[in-house]
Order: sequence, then C-alpha cells, then structure tokens
Amino acid sequence: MAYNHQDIEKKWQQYWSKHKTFKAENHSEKPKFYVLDMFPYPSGAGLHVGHPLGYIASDIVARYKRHLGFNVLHPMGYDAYGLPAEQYAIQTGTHPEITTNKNIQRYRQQLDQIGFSFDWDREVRTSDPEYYKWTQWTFIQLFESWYNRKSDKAEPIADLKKIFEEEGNQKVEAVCDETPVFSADEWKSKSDTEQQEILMNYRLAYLSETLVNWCPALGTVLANDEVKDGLSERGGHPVERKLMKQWSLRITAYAQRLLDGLEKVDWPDSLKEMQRNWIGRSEGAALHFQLAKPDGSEKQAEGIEVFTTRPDTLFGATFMVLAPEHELVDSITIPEQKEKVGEYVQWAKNRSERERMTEVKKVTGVFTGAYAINPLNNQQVPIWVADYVLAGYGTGAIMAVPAHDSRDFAFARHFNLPIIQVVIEEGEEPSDPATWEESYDSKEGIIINSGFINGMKVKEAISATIQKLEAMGVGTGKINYRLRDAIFSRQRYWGEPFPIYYKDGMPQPLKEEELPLELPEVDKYLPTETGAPPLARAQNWTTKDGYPLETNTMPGFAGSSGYYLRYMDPRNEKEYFSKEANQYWRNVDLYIGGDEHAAGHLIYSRFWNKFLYDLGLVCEEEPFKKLINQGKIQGRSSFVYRVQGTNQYVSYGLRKQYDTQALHVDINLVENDVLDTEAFKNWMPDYKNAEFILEDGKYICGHEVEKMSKSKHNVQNPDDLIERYGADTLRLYEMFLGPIDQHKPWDTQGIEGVFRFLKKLWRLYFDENDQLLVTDDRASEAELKVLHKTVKKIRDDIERFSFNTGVSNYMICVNELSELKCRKREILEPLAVLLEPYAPHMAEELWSKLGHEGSVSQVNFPEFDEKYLKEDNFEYPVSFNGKVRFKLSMPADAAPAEVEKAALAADEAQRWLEGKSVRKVIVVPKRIVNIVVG
RNA sequence: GCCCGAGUGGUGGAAUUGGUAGACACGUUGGACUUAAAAUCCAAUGACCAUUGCGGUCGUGCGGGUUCAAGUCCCGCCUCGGGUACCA
Repeated sequence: MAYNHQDIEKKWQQYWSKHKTFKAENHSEKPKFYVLDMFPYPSGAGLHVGHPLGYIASDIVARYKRHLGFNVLHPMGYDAYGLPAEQYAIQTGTHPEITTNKNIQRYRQQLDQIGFSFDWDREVRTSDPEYYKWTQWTFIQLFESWYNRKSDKAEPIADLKKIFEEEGNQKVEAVCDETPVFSADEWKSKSDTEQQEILMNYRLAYLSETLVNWCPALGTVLANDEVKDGLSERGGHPVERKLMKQWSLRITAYAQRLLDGLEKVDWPDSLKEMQRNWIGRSEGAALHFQLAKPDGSEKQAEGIEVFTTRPDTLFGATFMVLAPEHELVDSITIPEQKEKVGEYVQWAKNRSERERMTEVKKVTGVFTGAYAINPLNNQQVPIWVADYVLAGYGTGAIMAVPAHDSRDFAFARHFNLPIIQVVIEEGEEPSDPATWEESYDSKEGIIINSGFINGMKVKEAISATIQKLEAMGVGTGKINYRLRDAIFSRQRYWGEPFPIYYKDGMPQPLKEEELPLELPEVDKYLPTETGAPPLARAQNWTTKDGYPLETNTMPGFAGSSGYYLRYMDPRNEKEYFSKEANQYWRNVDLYIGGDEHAAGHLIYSRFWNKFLYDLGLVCEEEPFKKLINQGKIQGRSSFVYRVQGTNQYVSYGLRKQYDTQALHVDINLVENDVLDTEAFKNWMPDYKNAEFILEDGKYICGHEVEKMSKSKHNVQNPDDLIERYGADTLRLYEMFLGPIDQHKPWDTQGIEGVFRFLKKLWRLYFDENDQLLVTDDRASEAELKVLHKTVKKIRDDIERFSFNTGVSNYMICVNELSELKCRKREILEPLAVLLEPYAPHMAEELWSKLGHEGSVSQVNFPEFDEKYLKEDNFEYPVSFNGKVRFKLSMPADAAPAEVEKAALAADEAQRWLEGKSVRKVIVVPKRIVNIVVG
C-alpha cells in the first residue's frame, strides 16, 4: 500500500476545518502579513485550472509566513454580482441569487479540495446585504463629498454649502463640472432645487447626462468589455452611443494622486505603465480662439477653447476642428452651410460604433463657414466640423497643425487646406509641404515660420508660448488627463441598488440606518415596456414616505473596490471595519491576480481607498503594497462562424465564402475540432434554431490558443486531476509549469512527473507495507548538506516568488536523499515541515506519522546552517580563450595565484598551451579560470 | 500606428550579481523485474562531425558591438503574445 492521496487529503482538510487551523486573529503580538487573492466571480462552469494558479502561489506564501511567526490574513470570498447569472435568470426565470449560491457552493467545494489555508470565517460575498450595505454606505459618502483642490482631498458637501452661504463659489477650487460664478446672496436666493442642481456639479458621486453603449435589441446599456467590434458580445446586435442620465464617480479628481501613488507601490512595471497610459496625463496649454465676424472683418466676443500639447506649433495652425457634438457647432455655422453641417452632424451621430471603428482612415468633415482668429498672428483660420475630433477629450475642439500631426495632415490634404511647417530638425533645410507624403515628426527640433519663437528649440518654445498666451490673457498652461469619470449606473437587476430616492426629481440619499437597501423581487429580469431598468418592475419600490427609489443598479466593480478592507473586520455590524482592525492589518502585503484588471478593478480600488483615506477611515493611502500578476494559463479555444445577421453557422473551411463573425464555442462540445451540432443547439437558447453549413458532412471548428476564461468557453477543470493525482500533485504541478507571472498553455503531460516525485518522497519514509522506516541514527555530513542546501533554496525561492524552481529543488533533494538511502529522522522531519507550503496534506500526514500531535503548519520553519554548505574543494572550470576545456579541483580557499599556477601546470592544459604564449590569466575565486593564449 | 512582455533541446522550463548553457521534469529509445501489463528501477538523449578510442566543431530568434568571458550589457532588425487606439 503506497501513498494514498485521496484518504490523506480528505482527512487533513477535515482536520483544518474542524480545528480552524488558519483562523487569523485581529489582536496579536505577532507581526501581521496580509496575503490576498483577487476573489473570483463564481461562474456556472466552476473553477478551471487557471484560477488556482494564483491561489496556490499565495497559499504557499501564506503558509510559509505562518511558519516564520507571522499572523497571516489569507481570506477568500466571491465577486458574486455579474451578468451570467442575470442572463440565466432572463432565460430561465431562476433568481440570480439561487444560481449564484449554487455556483458558490461548487466553488467552495472545489477550493476546499485543493487544500487552501483560507480563513473561511472571513468570507465575504458582494451580493450579501451585510456586505453591500457598506458598498451603499460608501456611495453615500461619495455623494456627500466634493474634491477640494486647495487641500487636495475629498471634503464634506456640508462644508461646501457653508462656503456657498458665506462667500459664494468664486474662491472655491474644486474638481467639478462647469458652474457659473455666484455670490453668497445669489446662492441664498436660489430655490432648493437650484441649489441641489449646483451641488450636483461638485459631488464625487453625481448624476449627469452621459454617452453610453446602448443596445436597443437587448434594451440595455452595455459595459465596454461587453461590446466587440461594435456588436454586442451576446447575440451580435448593433450597439449605438446614446446620451442617458447616469450616475458617475468623479475619479478624475484623483488622477494625479493615482499617478503619483504608483511610485510608492511594488507592482510590475508593465502594469504601472498600463495605469499610467490609462490615466493619460498630458501637459500642454488651454487656449482661446476668438471668432471672426461672419463678414470676416472683426472679432466677436465668443470663442473656442482648445487644448493642445504643442502650443509651440500655434503658428502652424491653419484651421480648427470641432467635434460634431460640440455645443458651438450650431451657433457659429453660417446660414449657407447650415444644411450641410446639419446633415453631417446627423450622419456622424447615427454612425454606429462599428462603422467608426472600421472606417478610421476615412476622412470626413464639413466647413462651418465661420473663422477663428489665431491669437498670436491674428490670422483667420476656417472652422470645420469632423468626427475625428472626439467630444469626450479635452474641449472637443482642436487647433489643427497639419504639418506636424498625421490626422490633421490627412484632413488638410483631403480638403485642400494650407499646410505650414513650423518645426524642423536642426541643420535641415525646410521643404515644401506640398511635396510631403506624411506629416513631419516634430517631437524635437527648431521652430521656424513662427514670429517671436523662431529659432527656439521645441521645449523652450512651448514654455515661451505659454508665457506669452498667459500674458495676453488668452491661454494658460494646463494638464489634461485621458482618464474619464467612471459611469456607475447599470440598467440591470443583479447588482447593488443605489441608496437613493427622488424627491421633486432631485436625488436624495437614504439615511445610514435605512441601509442596506435590499434588492427587491421582480416578476421578470428584463427592462419594462417603456425601457426602464428591471428594478422599475418591483412592487412598492419607494421609501416609506412614498418617494420613488433609484431603479439603476451599481456596476460589477462597485463591490470589488473595497472588499479587501471588509476582510479585516468582516462581521462588524456597526461599521465598514473598525479603526483598530484597519490599524492592525493596514493594507495588503501581497496581492496576486490577473493583469486583466489593470485598468478596471486596480484603479477603482485605489480610488476607493484614497477616498476613504481622505475621510480618515483607512490609514494607508495605497491598498496593495506588492502585487504579482499570475500569468494566464492559456486554453485552446474552439470557434464557430456565424454568417452575419443570420443564425447560420458555416464550417471552418468554407467560412471565407461568407461574411462571418467568429464566436467561441464550449470546448466540451467539440472533439478533434468537430462540433457536436446537436449539443450546440441545446447549449444556449440563442442557438436553438441554428443551421449549419457543413464540409464533408461535418462541422469543423476553428481553434486558437488564448487565455482560458469562462467567456471563451475553453475551460479545463481541476476536479478530475485531483481525483486521480491529488491536490498536492496539482499544487506542485501548477507551480512547476513555469514562472508564476508568465503565460503558458495548459498541458497535463508533465503532471505524471510531479506525481512520481511525491510517491518517491513517500518511499523515503515508508516501505511497501506502509511501515515507517525512519530511524534516530545520526545524519551523515552528506545528508545534512542535502537538507541544508534545500532549506536555503526553498526559502530563497519563496522569497523571490520563484515557485517553479522551488519544486525542482524538492525533487533534487529527494533524488539525492534516495540515492543516499537516507532514513534519518534528523533529516526527514525537517523535510516534512519544509514541504508544507507546497504539499500541505502530505506534510501533515508525514508529520503525524512521525509521532507528532497537531498541525505541522504551526511549526517553525527549518533554518539552514552555512556550516553544512561549506565545500572544501571547488572544481574550477578551466577555459582557454573562453572555451571550457577541463576541470580542476582546488581547495575552496586557494589563492588566485595558486589556482593559476595549478591550472597552467595541469596535464590537460599542455595541449592547449603548446606553441602558444599565455597573454593573460583570469581567476575568479570559486567561479572560473580563463587563460588567454595567442 | 503606439506602449509593454517574450523568443534557450522534440516539449515545459533552469542558469538569482556578465563567469561550466540546457538544472529539474515531460517525451523518446534501450535495458532490468514480470507469463504479461501496470508500478518501480537503471542507462542514453542539443545538433553535427569522428567513432577503435581520445575527441572536435557549432549552438540561447537574426545582424553587429563591448569584454579575458555575453542567454545575460549596448546598437539595429525579425517573429510571436498582450494592452490600447482618431486622446489633439
């Protein structure tokens, strides 16, 4: 009877659960260590082999830190709100909560099977009212706060009201929407509603008209990641942009702090870079172009604000462009152009996302007939409308410098507008822009054709121009961010209800004691006939006083933005978390998760945390000190090809003859790339009436190696592997696959090797009849050396998160001890402890079989002693001109001169020295000898 | 297009600070045990040349460079993966 993983693993999992072995205490003399995994969305497909990769790594660290005497917080929970459960509810009528709870149960069972050391008493679920109470509570705090630029933090709206009452808003520096200046008296004379409307411009959670991805066929707004190529991912329906009243979070107030904070965290550079790009800080100038009167003679009072990063090229601005949505388009267009401009704006608005994306290169636009005046040279430049200028960035208007911007260049060429070169590379002669094929790169160079800045370098010219514009009062240096405020409303059922009701049409927050506002029952999980969100179907969806409640729900990232805080004090009924708990746990020491959350969760969380920091609720400004991205375990996806606009699916080899859209299909419906068409029809209701265009009587699927994810339906689940090899083998194998942060395709081939290793380890302790072989004899030098070498390496490898080499080191250790036929307790006992982080079940079993009570997870980690690692001799590789020719064994402490002498005198050296003179000998102690001959 | 990351045997990967390239596994081949299989154990396994033995040449995507010494550093490319996209 050999290693029986099934019994052993079940036994110890039960033991851990019964004894609450991994419970973390909020009061402890021990130093704290907080290891966190990104919590999963419990999908119906269950856990796949990619999920545990990060969990295993973090579990190894958590277990290791416990051995070192840390009080470890290692919690797990569920990001329980999400579209799949809601979609399922729409299709079947099953309440998403039922589906979600079922999926959570399955997740829990799967997680337990892998033997994680989570403190399950701290589990949170975002869909649990006890949890989302605090999500709602935070929303109210955001609603009741504004961002004061002077103090550079969030402050109460109540304070802002006081300022308004005392001195109006002229001295207020806030991150807010455009608001007219008013005095204290004017403020007091406003009606309550008017005051509320103004305050809305300042609130960090605010209601406004926003452009959204509207899918008429599905009757709902879609998040950006639910839209693919301008079509809805589910169903393939067209998506259009539409203005809707939506809640937003004023995350832009934190743009600079979000950027600065990146300097303070230990995150992968690539991920920091992604966040920097997402925040998209650009320095430049805001400037004002006045309008010329229609007859072209004089200036008008009105003007156009533009943002540019290159004020130094202002003399090369030969025209201006407004976004079709720009508010001035209507008013400045001259009567003769009204019709054309109107048509263009209409056309541009109705153009779907898809068209916009596929026709990026196509140049379109219309002249308004109006002119603006270049403030520096008083030249009149024509104002155009074109959709290559986006309403959402900067001011929605640009000064076009065709000589030095590729888009402006294309536009100027197409409409025959003048091009003036204003930057030139040092030492080059200007050329005629008419002969150019593309715009001229102007990042560096000398300014020409530009009046007072002629001859300056780009950098000087930028600051000189800004100075001049400021002096003239027509412009100012400005920093612009690409980051947009986060749209926070979803027309969905399965999400947190907003703690908001409407009184006289104005939103009002619920009182704290009215939280949580629980999700109501509805008859159907669809929008109403009038297009209102599903919550509008709920009976009596009003406050006690009869005021209507908000019918939108919060998006997926709401609940995940602060979950790491709730873990610190998850059962607190009075507060989000206690101050003491937060002071003790502070922030996450190690956070492991995928980099797909770079621009979403990881920005929102940082924002959320900073906001709570401003409120004095959390003591650390950055939530995640160190972060590791686990690489994705890639899967092999299968595809079917839907003929555009139909429910017909064409086989892989024939797809080129049609206009098709590739859709992922569940790999379980596919064998050797052949689709089980009947199973496919039953897979999802959308496909029920699917028709197929076959080749050779079969439907052949396309395939691709890409990341394994529920949406790609290429999930490989771990249950079968655990059944066959055990959790310890799975843990070791997932780590053995390669570096934790690298992507790698899943392949079960190598798992046998890891399984063999565990069996071999087992045989060090037991004979074929399961009799313990361990003796109390003294260990030999050689055995001690193997042990101590391994202890050092295992520690090292965990500290630097090199788990794959960690596994190799166990293997080397076991190979060597097997070779030595080691049976010594002095060696095998520490080895069991050493193994615990990676293969905890086997470690527990060995520990108890060695005669110990209690869990090995509480025992101190083995120390290594350098004295056992000392080598008396070192085998020098001796190379000639860099090529290793022979080995030379020398005492480890031999002086370089001695080594040199011995190397040159060695028999093997003679054939390489023959007829050559020694130019130089390099001896690097305990490394190498290199003899240069020639 | 732009920004990141990666290219090492048949495969996954190792080489932590410029110092023996290919650790540890998988796979393959041969062998032991067995009636047989499984399990286990042993041996070989980068390519090429030589093969009676000693051995030699090449080799970390490609082309250059720095160095006594380069997978590792520098310059110029190529390929693959990821992110992002009219961001002024």
